[in-house]
Amino acid sequence: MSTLADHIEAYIKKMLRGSQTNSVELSRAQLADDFACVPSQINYVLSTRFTLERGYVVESRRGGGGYIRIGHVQVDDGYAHAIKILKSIGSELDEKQMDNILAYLKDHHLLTARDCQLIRGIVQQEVGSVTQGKAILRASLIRSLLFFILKTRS
Amino acid sequence: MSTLADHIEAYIKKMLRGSQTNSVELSRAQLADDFACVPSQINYVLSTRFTLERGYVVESRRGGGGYIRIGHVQVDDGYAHAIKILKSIGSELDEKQMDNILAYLKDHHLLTARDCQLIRGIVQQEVGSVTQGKAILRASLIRSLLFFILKTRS
DNA sequence: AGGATTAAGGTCAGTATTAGTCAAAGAAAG
DNA sequence: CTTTCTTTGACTAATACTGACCTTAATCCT
Repeated sequence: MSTLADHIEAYIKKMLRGSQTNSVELSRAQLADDFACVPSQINYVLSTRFTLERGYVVESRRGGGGYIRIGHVQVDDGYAHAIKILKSIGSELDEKQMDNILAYLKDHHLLTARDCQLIRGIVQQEVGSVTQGKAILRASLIRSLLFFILKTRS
Repeated sequence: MSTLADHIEAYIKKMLRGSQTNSVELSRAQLADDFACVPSQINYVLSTRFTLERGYVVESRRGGGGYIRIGHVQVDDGYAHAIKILKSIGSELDEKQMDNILAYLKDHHLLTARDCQLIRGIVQQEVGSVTQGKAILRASLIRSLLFFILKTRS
């Protein structure tokens, strides 16, 4: 965690954890000022880290009294939802999609940081040893690994 | 006698030994500079010496604030033998071979009966959904699943 | 009421900063 | 002498950050 974007991400996640309602409202200009950066940096952080795919919902309004509201999607049964996500993986999966899934599961405490590390490493290694059908193999591996983990830990 | 790659390998391993967390983070450009070589030399060292097979997990990020993080996962002796078996899996694996491996690991109490059942089911499912390269996919899946299990339970 | 002003946030393209890939050249080993 | 391992560098890809310009909403002022 060393870039400005990482710090802003951590800050927002901390606020979210401290919130009863699983959502926080903030001022873009204020936050940018706190971190001594341009306001568009906040948009960068939001669009790269707080995406729907990772389980976040961002709303905003412009003009006087404008705001940015970030919500963390909480499902009743995180485990069941995770299985659903896995089932929705098609026959192919690119690296970005994989990372989003892992980030989602980590943020919802269904995987540890170490799990993610290992999974990424394993998949990277296996996918790297093949010249064709990388995305297909990745889909298969992620589906299998995550399914196994979720099944054995539930 | 010892090549540059060997020195870089030794240097990283020394850093790892000195780390509480069994992982180190470094800058590719910085390390290359320290050893007066091109940055891609670092990639060479990583890909030839810090492989998953040897118990290392390498993560990296490009761009501003980029890094390379190397983690070491130790395994105790009981598992080390299982890892050896995994290494012996070639690029292809038929059903019979798979069953033999699973049976062996179950007999030696490295996997539970449920693990085996689950793994078998998952592999069958994935392999069944593909028309070509079944044996290749099976090898990849078994290697990955077993590797993950062994690494996380040791 | 309605235009002018003020106060937000959004977009996008450009620049900077890393790391990855690949193939060819060179060195070492068998 | 052949094969395998090492080293290099040109090209590629990903990520972070900035600033100029745009859009939307509330409020003020006649």
